[in-house]
Amino acid sequence: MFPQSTRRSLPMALLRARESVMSHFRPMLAAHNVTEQQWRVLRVVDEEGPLDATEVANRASVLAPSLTRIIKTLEDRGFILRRRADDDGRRAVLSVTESGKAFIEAISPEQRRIYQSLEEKYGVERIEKLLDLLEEFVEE
Amino acid sequence: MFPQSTRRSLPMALLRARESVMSHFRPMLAAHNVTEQQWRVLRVVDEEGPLDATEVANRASVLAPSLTRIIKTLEDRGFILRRRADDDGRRAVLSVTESGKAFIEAISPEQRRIYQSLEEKYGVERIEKLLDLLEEFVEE
DNA sequence: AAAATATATTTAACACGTTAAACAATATTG
DNA sequence: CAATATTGTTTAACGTGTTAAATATATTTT
Repeated sequence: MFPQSTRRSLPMALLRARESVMSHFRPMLAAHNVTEQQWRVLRVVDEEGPLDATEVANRASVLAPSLTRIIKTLEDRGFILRRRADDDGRRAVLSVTESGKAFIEAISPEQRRIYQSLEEKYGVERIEKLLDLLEEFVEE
Repeated sequence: MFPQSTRRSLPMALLRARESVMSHFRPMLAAHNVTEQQWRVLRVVDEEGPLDATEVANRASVLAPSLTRIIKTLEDRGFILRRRADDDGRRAVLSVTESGKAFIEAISPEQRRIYQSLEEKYGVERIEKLLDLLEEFVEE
């Protein structure tokens, strides 16, 4: 019977938790001069590429217009290569350059350390439980 | 030993879950011509106001520069009143106008309906469990 | 094969996120 | 009390989120 309060709402809680988690990673990203989204896109293309832009957008949870801009900066920085698909002139196929791979290699250890400190702080099982629960709230 | 994959990372999972949840509310917000953040700020000021800008920013999980802009548009729309604190000329004290309250009243029923449909979809206990778990990941 | 439709990407416009710096008012220190 | 430091808010600059529209290429229909 009560209006949905801001105190205990799913959108707010998810926002705050994400903020809290990301605060641990932000200094590292800033130190290497990449945004959170650029780093996400770069890793997705590295782990699963070469991929179409659309696929990358989906897997990195970034909208198409944002991806266009992000790719532009990653291309300028020499981390990503964009070419046209042979069989379909609409598609842009993205892959990580050697330089991009080196960049990822340089950052990954720090990232692992941060993630491990989170695991120590919150407990691996609790993180796993949260990940499982969160997945159930995502419609595919 | 493995690099933290994008497939099962806390930041990504939180992002996706939030996206998924918000997608249910977006059409309603668009129909009433408010952004998610404007709606959040308006409700916080209504529920807990009058409040300082800093307090509102904290409770609505919005950064100060964003709040400045948001307040400006809510003020222009006649939903929020901004005055200077008597005892401290730096502080801006925010409150909801009658028109703002009427706006909230007009939307709240829809919002409740949407939240209820989420409860039916995901189950109240599961949502409560998620809220509890998320709270543990927020450092105060 | 031309026309209509659909798909992939980009552009545009506006709001917010983020960091740093400016500004204004208050509080503290010498 | 004047100088300095601190605090609350705003401005600036740039990147991303979001929706709608534009563009280019493929596919389907007639």
